[in-house]
Amino acid sequence: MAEAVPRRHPTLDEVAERAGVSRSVASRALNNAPHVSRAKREAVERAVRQLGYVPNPTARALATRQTGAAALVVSGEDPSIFADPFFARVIVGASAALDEADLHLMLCLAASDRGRKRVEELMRSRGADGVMLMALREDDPLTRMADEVQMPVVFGGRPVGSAPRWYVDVDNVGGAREATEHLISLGRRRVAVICGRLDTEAGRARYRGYRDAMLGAGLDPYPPLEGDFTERSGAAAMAALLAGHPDVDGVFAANDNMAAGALRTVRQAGRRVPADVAVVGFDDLMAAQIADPPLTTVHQPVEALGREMARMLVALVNGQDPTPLVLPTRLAVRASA
Amino acid sequence: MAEAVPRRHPTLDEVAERAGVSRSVASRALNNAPHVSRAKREAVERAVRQLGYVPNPTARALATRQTGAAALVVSGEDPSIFADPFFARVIVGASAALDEADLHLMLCLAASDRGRKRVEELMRSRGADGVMLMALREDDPLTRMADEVQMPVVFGGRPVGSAPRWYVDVDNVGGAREATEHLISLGRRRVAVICGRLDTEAGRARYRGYRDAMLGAGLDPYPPLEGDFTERSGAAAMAALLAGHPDVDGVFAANDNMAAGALRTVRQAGRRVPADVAVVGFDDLMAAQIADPPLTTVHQPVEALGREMARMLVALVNGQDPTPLVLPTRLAVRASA
DNA sequence: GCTTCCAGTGGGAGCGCTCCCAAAGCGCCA
DNA sequence: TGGCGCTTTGGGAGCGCTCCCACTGGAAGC
Repeated sequence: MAEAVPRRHPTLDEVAERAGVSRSVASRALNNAPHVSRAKREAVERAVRQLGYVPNPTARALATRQTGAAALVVSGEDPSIFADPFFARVIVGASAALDEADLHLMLCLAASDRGRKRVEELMRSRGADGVMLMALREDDPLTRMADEVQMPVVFGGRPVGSAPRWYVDVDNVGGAREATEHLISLGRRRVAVICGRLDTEAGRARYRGYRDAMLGAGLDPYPPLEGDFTERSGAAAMAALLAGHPDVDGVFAANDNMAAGALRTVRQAGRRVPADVAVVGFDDLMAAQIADPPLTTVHQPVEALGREMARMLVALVNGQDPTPLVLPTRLAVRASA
Repeated sequence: MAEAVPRRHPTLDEVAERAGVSRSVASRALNNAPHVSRAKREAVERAVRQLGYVPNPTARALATRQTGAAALVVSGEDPSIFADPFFARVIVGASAALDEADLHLMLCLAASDRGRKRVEELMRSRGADGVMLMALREDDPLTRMADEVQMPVVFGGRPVGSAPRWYVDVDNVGGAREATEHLISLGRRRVAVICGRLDTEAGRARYRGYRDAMLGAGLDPYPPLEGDFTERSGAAAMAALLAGHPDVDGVFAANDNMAAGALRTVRQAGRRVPADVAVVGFDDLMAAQIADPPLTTVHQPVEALGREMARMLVALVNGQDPTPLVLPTRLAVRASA
């Protein structure tokens, strides 16, 4: 028997009528709730199939006060920050975890004023069951918003200067320290650093790790030379470095993009990597592998970061109280150092 | 006067009561609808402010039958396809356009069976106002689903073998042709091709463009050597190429990732780019710029693609009937060819 | 002065679902 | 045979909003 092609979506009432039961029973059958006889459950299932019924998520959301969606908010003053493949990997992880919990993923790039405003509205109106916040900068308005709001919020990476109740982070300090120690263990003594933005906690923490390692080895840390995590800024920083400190023999860059930029500059200056200048990056994304030479870098578990953020949010939505998480990093040694 | 900190969200009824008007008037005032006196409009605005009222989007959605969200679905048999920075850029564009229309972006990675099933449910249940579909493969179940469903659907890139009613694509054939002609104009005569997946229309179209150019120049096109758009597959294909056709002097790769892989293999084989083998890619993403040497590649307007898809979807949602769009590509000449 | 018109207003019926609760049915034991 | 406790059932009241419509009163037109 061919299924009808309904112009309008059938409602639960129509299913109930067709199955010869009340709406309540139909609802219970649909949700696998108890107190439904086998016969009626099957009748409902049949009616659902014949009518091609699909429950209306909006109506369900209104009744249950649960939207069935979680938002991932990427802050930043410029939407292009999102072009960093880092976020795509986070999303892959988060999406998988949300799938398991049957939550949809809403993606908010809070880059423009308008975007930020829409995020605020989303949070205040409970347009989602919870929010994951990423890439917050110092004094980011979203930080304040987050704890004014009556909604589960998980931070991806800690915001500058404060540890929120729930977050997932990676061991930025430890990773940066290990990277720098690796350079030192290679016999490098004039190891400079190309920092990420110092108005982000990741940028600061990675500088601290570098500094710790240098001081620990009895070496003088270089002052922070700040980039903005882009390839260009890495290239520019490296140029400044070569100009100011021509004798530099090692560089730790706070991410792969900047390391790739540094590589480019070093090459253009006619110096060899790693013979003259050894370079270590941070992230271990695709850029590290296609760089020439392939980049020694701090591997961080990016998909796991996304996955754990989502899982933490799901736990929160279910009324649990998970504990913050700091994921380990490890050094991936390749040719550049 | 301090604003109250409401435990529960205030409703429109409470706003109306506080403002001394009916719910209808409050609703009209809120939506800037006519038939509200200046005095009452202001009273409502005051009450909104005092109560910190934010309308409940779910209730609104139920009443208006509009969810206020658009979904971007990325198909594929493996979630890691999404790690391609291409999609991030599409999202940046789409997000901006959706922001303008006050639509939220739902992101669905339809990689697992579960994911596909959830997408189907989303489409059948009108869980979004419309859908943008990307990265469809041959016989992708989503293609069929798309036209069974009573919902605006915009395709990003055409599906294999059929031109849907509404799509935004880039000129894959033209771009590939131009890339190949560039290699030929450089005096290369043994120009091979590393195809993308031939079960995608982009993969096929780019091969067609290559083939057209070769035939047009009176040269023998190489048979399609298929990769899967990843760096690794590009490297492997290049290795096979060097083994089978050691005299190859030009390569067109159907995207930058594969071109970067090819570069790596050529380098490892001790040949020089572009002196021995000239390489052209497709996409013009970050990878093209950090490659060594920087990659000559076909620039495609990726953010525009996302933006136009979103705009087309918005038009559709608003009851208009936009026309399909094919965006131009252009060759970005760098050092690799 | 009367009708006509229309901006302004509020009541009420949805939108499609969940869930509480009262009522009914049905063994089963005393 | 009555009563107890269980599962099963369906009615109905929400969830918070939009929007139709009937109603009011004052300005405009004749």
